[in-house]
Amino acid sequence: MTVTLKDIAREVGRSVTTVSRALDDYDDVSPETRALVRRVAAEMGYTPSSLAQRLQKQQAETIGLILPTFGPRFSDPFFSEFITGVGNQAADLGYDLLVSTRPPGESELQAYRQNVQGRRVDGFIVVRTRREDARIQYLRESGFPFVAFGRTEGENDFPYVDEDSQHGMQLLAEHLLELGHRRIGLIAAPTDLMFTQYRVQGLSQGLERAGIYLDDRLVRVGDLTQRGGYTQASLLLDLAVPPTAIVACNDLMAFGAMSAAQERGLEVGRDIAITGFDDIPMAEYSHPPLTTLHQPVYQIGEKVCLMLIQRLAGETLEEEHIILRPRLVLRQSSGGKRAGWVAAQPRKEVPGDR
Amino acid sequence: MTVTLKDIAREVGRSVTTVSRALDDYDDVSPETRALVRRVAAEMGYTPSSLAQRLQKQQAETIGLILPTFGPRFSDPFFSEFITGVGNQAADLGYDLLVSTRPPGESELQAYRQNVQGRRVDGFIVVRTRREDARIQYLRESGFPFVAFGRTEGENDFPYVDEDSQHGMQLLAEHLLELGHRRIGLIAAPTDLMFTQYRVQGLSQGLERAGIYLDDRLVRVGDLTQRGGYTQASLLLDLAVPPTAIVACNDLMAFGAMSAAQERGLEVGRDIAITGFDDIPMAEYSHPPLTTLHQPVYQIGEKVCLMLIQRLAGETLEEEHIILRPRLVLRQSSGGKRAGWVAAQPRKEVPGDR
DNA sequence: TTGAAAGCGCTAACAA
DNA sequence: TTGTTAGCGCTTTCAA
Repeated sequence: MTVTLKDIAREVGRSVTTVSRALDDYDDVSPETRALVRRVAAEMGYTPSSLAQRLQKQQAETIGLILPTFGPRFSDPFFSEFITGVGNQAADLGYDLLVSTRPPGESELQAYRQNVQGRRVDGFIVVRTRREDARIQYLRESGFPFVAFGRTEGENDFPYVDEDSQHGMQLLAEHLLELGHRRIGLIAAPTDLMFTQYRVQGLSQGLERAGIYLDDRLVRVGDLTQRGGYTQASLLLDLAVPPTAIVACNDLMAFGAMSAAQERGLEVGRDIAITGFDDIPMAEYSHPPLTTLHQPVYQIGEKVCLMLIQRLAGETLEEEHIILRPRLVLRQSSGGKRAGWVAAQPRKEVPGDR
Repeated sequence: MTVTLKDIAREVGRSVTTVSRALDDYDDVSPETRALVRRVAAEMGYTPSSLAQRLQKQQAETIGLILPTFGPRFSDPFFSEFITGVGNQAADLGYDLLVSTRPPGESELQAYRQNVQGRRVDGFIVVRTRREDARIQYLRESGFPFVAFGRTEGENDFPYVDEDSQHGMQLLAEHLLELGHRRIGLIAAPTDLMFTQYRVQGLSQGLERAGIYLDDRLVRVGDLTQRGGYTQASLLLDLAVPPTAIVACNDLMAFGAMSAAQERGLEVGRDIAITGFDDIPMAEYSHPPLTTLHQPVYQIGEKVCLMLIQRLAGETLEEEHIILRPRLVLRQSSGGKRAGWVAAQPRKEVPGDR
């Protein structure tokens, strides 16, 4: 059925070894043999068995990506974009991409172990890092190569790319303060996520510079979905004295928050400011368009993948730790552009990417 | 470094074969040996090399999924959910999932060929089928196992799961007609996609029952992104006599269309009806919430994957062809629920799934 | 310039 | 009950 080196060898009357070397362009093969072998190989439609090659090389030529999910309706646009970046880079460099999704916890860790021990992948990309990250701990202990998108609370003596959430949130704080907001609500993300720390800190530091302190009663934790944002925002809005601005830790929750506000008859961007984080493509087209912090997800995916493959190849990285500054994208949901409300163009190009 | 059968064999003073069989629970191994082997294996932290097992079995135990994308900002929530369904099912059945993203065209086809010929995957899941689908043609010709999500224009003599878009659109047509709409715009999807045919046909048939004919000038083609929806809707809305309803072929384009309408000062659901297709989680939380057709994407992913693996195992499928009826989900964007507008709960549970 | 032999880690047919 | 042998498809010494 499938053509192997042996088949070609038989056909051209040479040994398997010679055929192998001819195809690999070794210089100790006579030009005639080489030509003959190549022609016959092409005719027979030969393609090497990657399985065999990999067994021999002791390399899976595959990188693993296990996405942490909650529930089956996992549909974070953030990650489709990330996967695309990782996958394209991997493909360019001749690597395969193995993708799984697991809820955080034991089954997730088990998936890591299986892939490591079964040598299915050569390295991992770890996303959505946690303060104490069992995945990272495991990978470090086992000395298995990985690159993270995000940091942890421990020693970050591994290669990573992260965004400077703290800085981003400070920009946002300034923006909201400038607009006159003093009573600011926050929909945080699960507290075990590392970026939650940075984002909450960033916001509170930004506010404190102006002598404003984050009010505990105005801080809620959402699960990063629209529904979560909706639920938590509803609680904030139903307070006796609700906040005049709600900062959500990601765009999806911000959308949920907008929905909750609108349901209560509020005009987002006028009666209340709502902001997100990530700048997923949707953010430009929500109603009103969402003020948020932009991250070049696709590029981060590419970069993280490149770093990993460089590590695998034994190259030293120019930069082990990369921290990107998110860019504040002002749109109508924060009211910062009230003047141009209706006329403003939500479809404006986002520069910097690509 | 890594423990192999040989290491265990040396340790317990038995042959590699015996160790292998002991671990695989063959019944021709003495209880003592079995116990010993298992204990030592556990102690040494043995995990079989999947590479070696696969080479021996001549099976990659991996299924391939190549997502067609346009441009780097590929972030269709539809597909994250689909991947999750496929991936979880695959994992449950002991298969790996190989994911790539390619723009439709030659490089895409090449990716298929590489994976087939290099025997990297045992089968493929093909999504977003086209009227004339080179991928499917190739896979059929090479006799390579695959299951499609969608049909094609040719002979559909392969296993597939598809939704009955035609039926869905007819439901939608009835709904819009009932609301009094007569001048209905359509933002279709790229015409080479198979589902576009069904959706356009379904809509026009549904309308024709009431003697209404789709006006060519009100039909535009979008690229399935928000931006595309925005652009095409803008053109429709700027006509001398714009439509009173716009039907988009997927949710993302519907969001873009809403954005265009709102920018023109229209209140979606009152001044104009806008509808989508897919019912991605966002649809519930857009402003206004989107009337759309629900597809159980996660379940479809699971099902398609299960069918493929059953095929690979040589089992016969109970059903080779599965066609699901999408469910019309009425929300405010079509104006069908005007009465309850502000009070309506966008967070209502979507039954049927899970 | 070519080929024989060994080995990557595993499974399976067969013999003992 | 156990071990020997062979082989999956490939690469890489090493000898001819």
